[in-house]
Amino acid sequence: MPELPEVEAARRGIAEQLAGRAVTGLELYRPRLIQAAPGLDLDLLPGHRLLEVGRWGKYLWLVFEPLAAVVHLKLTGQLVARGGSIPGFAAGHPVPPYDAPLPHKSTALRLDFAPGIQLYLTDVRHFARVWLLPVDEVDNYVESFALGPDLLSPDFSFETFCRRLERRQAGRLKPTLLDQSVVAGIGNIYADESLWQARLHPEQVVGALSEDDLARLYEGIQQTMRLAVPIGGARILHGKAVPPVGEFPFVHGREGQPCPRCGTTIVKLQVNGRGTYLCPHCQPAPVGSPLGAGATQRLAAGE
DNA sequence: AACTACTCCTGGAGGC
DNA sequence: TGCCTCCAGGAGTAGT
Repeated sequence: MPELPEVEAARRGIAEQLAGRAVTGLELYRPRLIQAAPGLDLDLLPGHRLLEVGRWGKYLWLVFEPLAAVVHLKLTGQLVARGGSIPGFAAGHPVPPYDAPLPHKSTALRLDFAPGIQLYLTDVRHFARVWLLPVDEVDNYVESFALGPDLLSPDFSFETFCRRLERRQAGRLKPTLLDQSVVAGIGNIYADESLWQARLHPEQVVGALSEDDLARLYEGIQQTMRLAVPIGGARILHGKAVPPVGEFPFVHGREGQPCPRCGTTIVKLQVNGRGTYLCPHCQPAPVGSPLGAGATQRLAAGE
């Protein structure tokens, strides 16, 4: 599902291939996609250029001359551009396949750009949203989500990260990483990957982390982003990586497979209702945890 | 403050 | 083949 690396892939594709081009037409297949401020409408776009594209965490915004569109792909949103003389790009959820004929039955919006280019927003579960706003209200609108620092921003320093975690001493690690007001951009896949990199258990209590744990966690997040962003993110469908499968992701969606680091069988459990994958050897249950030693394995075995 | 449950949705998987 | 149920989850909200 689209998390920071997937949304960043979309931002780069739009910035490199669509910015500066004029909108020539559009088709809105699913009106509920759009939430417009009073007086604004998609039909204002044709004839105007895309001036700028921005991103903070999983939010993406496109600034046109008459208005701005803030996009959230949620679980299954996908952005694909093709046509004209551009190389094209595809980012987000891997269903329908990136090379499928478009529009797909779940395509919600098509924007046409000169010359002969189409940008499709497709979303099989209909959770994605596009907000239409006056251009000068975008900053305030994005700030209203109270997002933590973006993982790719210089603002995401080790010091800032520790300060953000200080407010969440009693929380468990994975729900804390998924909270976008702590840091912006981590979702279920990259939380699992970052914790595996850091060798930390997802149910570890934040306040119990040592300085060394915190340093490994920060580095684990950075390392996960360094791996995922250049390839446009992991393609996960129904908890399984969509081929072609490389090394990445290392644990998410790999229940029953050997840990790439130590060979121990990767297990799946539920943390705050989220499917969570980990290596029980690299990421032992926290000492003094009410779960106790071996609880992860017992849970995974359904005992 | 932290967690759970529910809502929004569809389609794939598995059971029978 | 064809029903049926379960499950996946980002984020907002309400309740505990």
